[in-house]
Amino acid sequence: MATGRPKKRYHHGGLREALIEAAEQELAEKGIEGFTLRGVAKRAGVSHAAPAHHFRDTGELLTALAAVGAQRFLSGMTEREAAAGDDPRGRFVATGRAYIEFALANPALFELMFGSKRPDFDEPIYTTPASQSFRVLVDGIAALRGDDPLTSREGRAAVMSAWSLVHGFASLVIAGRVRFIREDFEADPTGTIERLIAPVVPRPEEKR
Amino acid sequence: MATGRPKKRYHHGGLREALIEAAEQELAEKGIEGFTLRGVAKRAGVSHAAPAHHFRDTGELLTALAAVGAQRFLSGMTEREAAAGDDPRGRFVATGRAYIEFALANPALFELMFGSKRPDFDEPIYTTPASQSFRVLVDGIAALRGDDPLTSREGRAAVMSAWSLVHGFASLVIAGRVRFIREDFEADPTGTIERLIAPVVPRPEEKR
DNA sequence: CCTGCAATCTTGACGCTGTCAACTTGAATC
DNA sequence: GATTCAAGTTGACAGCGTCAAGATTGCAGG
Repeated sequence: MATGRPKKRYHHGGLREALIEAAEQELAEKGIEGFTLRGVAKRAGVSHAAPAHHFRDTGELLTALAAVGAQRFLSGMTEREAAAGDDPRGRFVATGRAYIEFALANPALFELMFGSKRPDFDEPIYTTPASQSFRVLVDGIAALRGDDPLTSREGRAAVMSAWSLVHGFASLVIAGRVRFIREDFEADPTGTIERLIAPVVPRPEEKR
Repeated sequence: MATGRPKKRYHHGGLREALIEAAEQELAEKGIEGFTLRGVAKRAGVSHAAPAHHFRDTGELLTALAAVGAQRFLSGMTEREAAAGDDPRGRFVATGRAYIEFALANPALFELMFGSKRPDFDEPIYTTPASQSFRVLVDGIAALRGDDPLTSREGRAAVMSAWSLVHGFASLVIAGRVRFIREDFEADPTGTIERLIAPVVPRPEEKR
């Protein structure tokens, strides 16, 4: 019989990535408030102090995890936007829908990215994809308005209204505070999102 | 000199209330992620195990604290609404503003009430004021629409749009993710809120 | 008054947590 | 082949929530 499977190597090989994966599982199962570094180490099959050789402390691991989430978040929005065609309104609605669907598909990760203070959100690995996501939002509004929204109070308020709407919806649904709309959403996700965000992106015939 | 100040009584007297007060301080200073039961006990000047005689565990103390927050939240909205006069739109905007101002004035408490899983949100002490707040929202929309919004998908979406908008705004500002709008807000809170929520409560002349 | 009891608070212990220090392993470089 | 150093291990520490047992006190019934 040849070499047994490489189960008990002393050196892991790709422990850093394995820890991030394990951390995502731990976060998804326990939530941010039940998240434990020792639990992550156990999932990765490694001793409790091993993570210290790859992450200074728990916050640094959570920063890396938040960055992974931000990257996935950005990808989801840009892919949906590209698939939506040329109509500015259709593209914008698609990104809003991607925002909500990411949040509902990755609730704990979403919480980590927007509701926790443990990661360091000033780290470039996080700020880079996060800023790009913000750019997607601003550009979408710009295409609808025909100007740079950040240069006027009205424009900034328009950006903020749209962002607040999808973000608030995602947060409230995740928090489990709005069962009445969750039913509508599961029965008809597209229509529900359309009705939800209609106030901030009026249909063409309703404009003016 | 008469009795020295009653500093070292063995029995506290009103420890339960004192613990809730201390818990609010602890929460405000450390945030939900740094909140510690032993820290609360220390603030109240009692031993680390004293709280157990008034709250089964930390979650029960946090439930009581969330209930206090929900009550204060409700009071702020109803007071503002009453002070706003008779115009349905003015009343509704006032409640929205009260929502946002409560969140910004009590960020950690707001996080506890909407972003944490540690309190038991099914406890009547919490659900009672929370349901009343929801009622304020629904009644406000009803006055604007002239029907019961909960009976139609469009109505429910309208409720959800308004709630999501103010909730998302508060969450994002608290999370520190939108410095650009915070400046606008501090320079002109009323106008900023007006512009923000304008999409969901159009001015009369813009209606129809 | 005073006696006993139950409520309230303290002390001490347990297992779990994150982090640090010291040691071991093994792979790559000279 | 010896050495070195990154990547693992074990063990320790203080702080955490919670439980059990003992100390103190207010109070009700004699």
